[in-house]
Amino acid sequence: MSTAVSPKILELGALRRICSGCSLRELCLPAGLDNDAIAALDEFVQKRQDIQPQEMAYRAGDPASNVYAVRLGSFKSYRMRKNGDIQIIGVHLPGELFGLDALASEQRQVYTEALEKSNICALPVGDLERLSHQIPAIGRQMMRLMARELNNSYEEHELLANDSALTRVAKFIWRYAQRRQQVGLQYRQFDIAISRQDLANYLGLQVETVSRAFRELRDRKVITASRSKLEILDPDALQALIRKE
Amino acid sequence: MSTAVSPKILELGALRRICSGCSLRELCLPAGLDNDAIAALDEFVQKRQDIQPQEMAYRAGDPASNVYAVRLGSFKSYRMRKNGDIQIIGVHLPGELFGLDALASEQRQVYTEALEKSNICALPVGDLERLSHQIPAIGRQMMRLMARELNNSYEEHELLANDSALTRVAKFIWRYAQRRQQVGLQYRQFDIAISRQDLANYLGLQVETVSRAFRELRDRKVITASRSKLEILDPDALQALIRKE
DNA sequence: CGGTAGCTTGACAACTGTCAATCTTGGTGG
DNA sequence: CCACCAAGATTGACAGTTGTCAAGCTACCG
Repeated sequence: MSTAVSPKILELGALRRICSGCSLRELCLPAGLDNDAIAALDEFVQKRQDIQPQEMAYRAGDPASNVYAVRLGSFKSYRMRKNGDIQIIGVHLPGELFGLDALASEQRQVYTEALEKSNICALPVGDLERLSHQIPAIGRQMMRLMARELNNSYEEHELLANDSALTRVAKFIWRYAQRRQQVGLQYRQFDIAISRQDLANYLGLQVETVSRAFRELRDRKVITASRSKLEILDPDALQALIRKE
Repeated sequence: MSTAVSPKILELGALRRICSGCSLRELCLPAGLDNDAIAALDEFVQKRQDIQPQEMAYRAGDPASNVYAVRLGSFKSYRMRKNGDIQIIGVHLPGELFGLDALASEQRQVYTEALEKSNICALPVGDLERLSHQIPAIGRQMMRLMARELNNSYEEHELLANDSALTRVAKFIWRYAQRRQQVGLQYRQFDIAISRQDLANYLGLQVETVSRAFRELRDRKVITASRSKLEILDPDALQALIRKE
């Protein structure tokens, strides 16, 4: 029940060059590391894995043995309450790490599930800790990434504590687009694999309220949106919404 | 504008024994470290500092040179928006670290301010990184503490996304008491230095709503509360509130 | 091409926010 | 030491945004 990701065979020559040859190397864990450090990292990064929609990277209670990097696709992380309700606490896009909480405890505290067909790299925690010791730059980079996570959580706190439903949705879309832009993906027009229900849950709203926010944005000609297709028609208007309301 | 904490002279013999002799050593950064590691840590920990109510440990924009441990008192951390509004994102109690986001960037992203007369230890980030390299246990402990912070932020997300005003206040009180209990402080009856206004801000509510929640808890004989004095009369009722509503 | 899960819309209710007034409390000065 | 002042906290009345419930629509999967 624990492991769920099905490994995929890569051509032999690539095994040694996972990070070095990755298009996300400037944005992922290797960012800012020199070639030697990346070479060392390459030795430990598990091979890439395909993962299907609704497949779990891990579940709460699993041994927390890896940190993961998203290469392709997207994921949601959530906690589960005793009554079975879930609370989505994060969405992970290409170039981002997830499962960093693994460094706190032996067991996973959250669930992380693929929202669409995706591809990830697994980084064994034990190796990371050993590597951090051998190559300080890697340890520092890990710290940096965790601290970035913390800062993200502060922004989420602000959003949940202050913003109206419309602003929450606008911010989500805006930030989603920004995050895509950072890794060189289309950011004016793209798919959001997350469902309205999940988005509502994440933003602390009801589905109906999210739906109305989307309609409002559509009516104002800020975006077009059907199911998972999204296009930003008026980025300035979107930004204005975020700053004012 | 940057440095704000006024140092206080300690007797000479204590300089070498900051962590070793600290009553919080089992709960703070040294937790789980062996004596050698703690001795190494002692070398680097800046001497304790008193800090007055409303005094800032640091401001956004300051160089992020230290991580801090609370020995006594309490602190609030907050972000500031362009319009001058603040968003409180955390409250720090004895035995807890703050300023961990320092490990992400050269500049502080948030403000941290004493809520009452307090006392802290400053841990220079550069030293911590060097130490982490020399003594892997310290690096691991740092990771562990940051990951714990992340898990805390997930709980806050859940609270802000789901819980009613009454539940938010009940949870805050309950967790506050738990945190005090962990470091051996009175937890049935104590002071909360944070103002209603700040508490409301932190919990994503208005002052009036927080005030009403307190009255409700008082009416139900769950707590007694005046200004900053708080007593938990019925812990079971408090827990029940948290689990159900 | 049909079934179904997910999304949208409408009407209404409820919780929390807003505005305004009053009360407490802690600090200051006479 | 007491009285006053000001900031913070409480309370009440009302409004508004979001939640709830119910129905209908849409689009994707088989």
